[in-house]
Amino acid sequence: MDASPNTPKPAPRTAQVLREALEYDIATGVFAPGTRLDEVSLAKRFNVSRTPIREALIALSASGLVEIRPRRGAFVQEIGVSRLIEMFEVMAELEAMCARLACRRMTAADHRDLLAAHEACTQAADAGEPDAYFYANETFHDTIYRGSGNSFLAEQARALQNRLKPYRRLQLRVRNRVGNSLSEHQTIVDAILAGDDRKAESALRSHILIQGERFNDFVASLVRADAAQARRVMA
Amino acid sequence: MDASPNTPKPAPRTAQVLREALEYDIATGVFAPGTRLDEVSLAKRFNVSRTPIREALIALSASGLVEIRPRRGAFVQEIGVSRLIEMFEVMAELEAMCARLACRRMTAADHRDLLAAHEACTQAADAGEPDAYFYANETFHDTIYRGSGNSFLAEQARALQNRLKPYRRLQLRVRNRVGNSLSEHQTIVDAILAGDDRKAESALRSHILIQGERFNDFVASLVRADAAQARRVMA
DNA sequence: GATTCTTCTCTTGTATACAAAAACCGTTGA
DNA sequence: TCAACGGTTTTTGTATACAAGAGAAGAATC
Repeated sequence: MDASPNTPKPAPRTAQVLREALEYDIATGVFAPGTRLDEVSLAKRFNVSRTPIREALIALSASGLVEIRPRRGAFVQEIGVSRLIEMFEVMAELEAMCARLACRRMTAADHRDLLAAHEACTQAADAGEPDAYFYANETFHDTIYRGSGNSFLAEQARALQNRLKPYRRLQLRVRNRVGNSLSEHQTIVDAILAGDDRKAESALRSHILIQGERFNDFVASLVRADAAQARRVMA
Repeated sequence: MDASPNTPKPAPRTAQVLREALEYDIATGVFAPGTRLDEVSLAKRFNVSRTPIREALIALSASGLVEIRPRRGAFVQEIGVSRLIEMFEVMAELEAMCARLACRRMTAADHRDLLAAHEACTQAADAGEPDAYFYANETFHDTIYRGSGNSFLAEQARALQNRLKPYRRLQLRVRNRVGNSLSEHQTIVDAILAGDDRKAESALRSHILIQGERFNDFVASLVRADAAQARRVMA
């Protein structure tokens, strides 16, 4: 439908562009959790008036990335440890559901995509590039989301993945996480190709939940990140 | 923390109030899916300027209730039949997850709440009041959400329940749906009280998915609703 | 007569102006 | 020295003003 060759010009809406820019800056940690997002500063920074800034902040607030405290301003949502666990618990379930459905609904072409994504992960891991692995990993999971044949589910999974992005990134710093992640991927791929939905479901669930089990490592990296952030604020 | 006895006065933000008002009107069908939400009309209707109206619409757009087509305006999100099935599929999974966790995490007090909510459903059903049953049913499900011990999950479930509200309401018009719903509730309650997580999970999943199986009835009611809407548009 | 181009209007999107609430800060008092 | 009070200032929230794109209606052309 809207895959027409020449889109007539999407008409750039400043507010939407700003929303994506802010989203990106939050996901990549430019704006750390708890940071206050001053409207006038942002307006100056982007060379626009406060109106589109406000609209972007409201949209971000609705999707949970920022919190708007009435008459106090917008703050990057701080996610406490317990809430983070809750979110990972839900993420695990969504991904498990995707895997289960993917077993039944993936086409041959989907299988090829899955293998390609897995191969890309392997290469990034072999090259020892954590950032490359991070993105390859995202693509791998997204392939499964799409393979579920449920576009709404895929959107939900993507949205939550996005919210957890800053924290998942920290995860990969944990010793040997990349290697383990990769072998878990292998198990998942095998299960999906074999059409074993029970196995795929549980493999993906533990792949996500493993972060909960390795909780000590996880908290440790969080604490270190907080300390680094604190130092940055001090400077 | 914020459970202080005397909240100092939440300071009413017009935009937030508007958002809730519009949300309610959409959920109850005052604004049917596909309806265009004109900013100036809404502004006049609520006696405010366009600014808070826009902010409310943007928030609703982010939560999926309305669609903002750039430079064309806001429309109540039209949910096609296939997407509706997808959403119910996800809803079923979220509820199943809540039930599974509730089996392990509900306290004795939660069990009492659950029984009370079930009792309220029974009374509403016996009284033959579909609307009362609808609300009692919402409370019943919400009790399970809370019982999951995962507040993020509970929020997600509530949000999706809210988006599906107009369609679930139609569901109850189907012949004998209330009676069947009630007996399914009984199965769920028994499973949760017994701590049988497998059974609770599958019972709740089918409780939601049953709407997919009864798909012919469902489409029929949708078609009738669409026809009614079409007539309204013509007039 | 149908189609396309033009113009006009209406609506959205952004900027600015104004009001009110909250934060800041220095002063005053104990 | 510290706490409380009052005024100032900064910042959010809402209203209004202005610009530009989309839609509709009419004129011109084939």
